[in-house]
Amino acid sequence: MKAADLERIRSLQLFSGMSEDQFNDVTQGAYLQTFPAGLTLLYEGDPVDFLYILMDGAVELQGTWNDKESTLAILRPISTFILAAVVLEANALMSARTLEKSQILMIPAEAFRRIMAEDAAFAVSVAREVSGCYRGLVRSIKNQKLRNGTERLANYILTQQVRQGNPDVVVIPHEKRTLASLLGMTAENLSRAFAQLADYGIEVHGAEIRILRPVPLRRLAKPNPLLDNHAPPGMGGSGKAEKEMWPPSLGMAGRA
Amino acid sequence: MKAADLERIRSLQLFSGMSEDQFNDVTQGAYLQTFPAGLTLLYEGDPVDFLYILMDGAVELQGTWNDKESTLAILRPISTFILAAVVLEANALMSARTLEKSQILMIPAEAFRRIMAEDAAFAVSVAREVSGCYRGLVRSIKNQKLRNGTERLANYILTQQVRQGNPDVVVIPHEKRTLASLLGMTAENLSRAFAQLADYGIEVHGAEIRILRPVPLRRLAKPNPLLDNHAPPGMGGSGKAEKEMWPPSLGMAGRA
DNA sequence: AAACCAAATTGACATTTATCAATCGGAACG
DNA sequence: CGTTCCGATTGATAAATGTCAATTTGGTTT
Repeated sequence: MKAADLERIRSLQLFSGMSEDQFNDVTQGAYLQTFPAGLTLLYEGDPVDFLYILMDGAVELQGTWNDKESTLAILRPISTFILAAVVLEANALMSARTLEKSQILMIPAEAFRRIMAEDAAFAVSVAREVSGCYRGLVRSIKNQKLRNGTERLANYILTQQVRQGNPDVVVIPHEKRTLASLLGMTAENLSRAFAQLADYGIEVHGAEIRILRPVPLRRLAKPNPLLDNHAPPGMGGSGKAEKEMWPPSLGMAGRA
Repeated sequence: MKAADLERIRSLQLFSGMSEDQFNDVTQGAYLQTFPAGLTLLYEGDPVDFLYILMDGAVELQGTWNDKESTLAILRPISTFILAAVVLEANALMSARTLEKSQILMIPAEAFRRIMAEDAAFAVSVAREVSGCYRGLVRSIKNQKLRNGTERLANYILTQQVRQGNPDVVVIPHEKRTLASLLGMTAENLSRAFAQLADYGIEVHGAEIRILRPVPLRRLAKPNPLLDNHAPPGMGGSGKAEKEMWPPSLGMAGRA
């Protein structure tokens, strides 16, 4: 592996605390590999032999049951995935598929677990990383159970607005059907949800969402740090920005 | 704290691997406290000062948004809760409320984190524990997004059937409204879902669910280890029974 | 035993969401 | 430059789910 890549990996929260020797050890048998778009890296139910770290591109995590499938998360660099399965030496609960050509670091699960047991600092980092992922999922469930489709879409837009940095325009970085699945609705209903948001100052042209009037949108969406993660990627969350101040002017819902 | 209680705690997966000294250290400032039913121990958004371990009774984890609330999990002994928040020194994402009179062990978060950093074996145990919780949530989301209300109920019954050990009768151990919220539906629709299951050999009398014909029920429910955790409690999962054989006679859905 | 209360159930209805079919539109390709 | 294909959209309809109000039920209190 190239030195520059190693440097990039070393700077991740997950690896920053560990000793040099052990870092070399984990990355010893690691592959940095490039996959084409639309490739399924891992099927749910499969045994997991590697920890995956998305360095570039996009990966979808999805679940299947009874011929239906649902997108559980869309990952952007830099995100780990199937970490929990690696830690527990268990089978994958989600399939992982590239949405774009992606560069992915694969670390042998065996070595990963061994080093965890040797290096307390590293084990703590792993615990932290999984904890961040866990909290991402808690938010995800709350989002799913407490909001309706239009509300989920409105909050998705606000989240992307923050992450993409442009207050006026948000770009959907993949097919809308994928977004629909992520938001727990059909592609048809996503279209209708966008139509409803026209009343709240949203205009859609292709993949581009234009936010004309942020205030009514926020009033509808009622974003909340206990449901929305307006910071790094959801599932491989770097855990940062957890305790930042919330929306400039909106009081938090309910207590505390 | 009594020696018998310490013994019980020591035998938990989470604490079994650590050194004696450090075990004494963590449990030093720990309280074993009894709370009445219906008491909220912690509100979502609150800072978390303790790791909680439910030793006896029942605790509901729930989330709120916009005056709606939803039950995310119902815990039974022995389960840890809000572990991820403790690890990350973050605020709680869920409220925790006793459903019954409960005995709960409270371990100071500060000390917990300190010991984690000192004892690699313990840190690994924590990572494992959180990973188990994470996988519980993944199943929960898949259950929520891929199944309809009646299917979720049918699978709930099958899960309880396994956990309670009686193949003919399952007892709902709390109010039905709580179950409805856990399953992501209203109390009214839970009643209707039970009515629908009459066609599949289910009879309900109060809290008692009688399973007359298991076969049609299973055919409807299509239980699957990637969505259902037919073993220990969901959120404080001891991680056991993860790779057990699946339903005696039902092939697993789809691939692998 | 009567009265009372809250949870559970039932019915009628509204809303949301899914499904199916048809059409539109843009990108890729010959 | 037109054709083709696939995703997105739209409309019509069905199914699922939620809401509201009225009972019913079961347990507890008096």
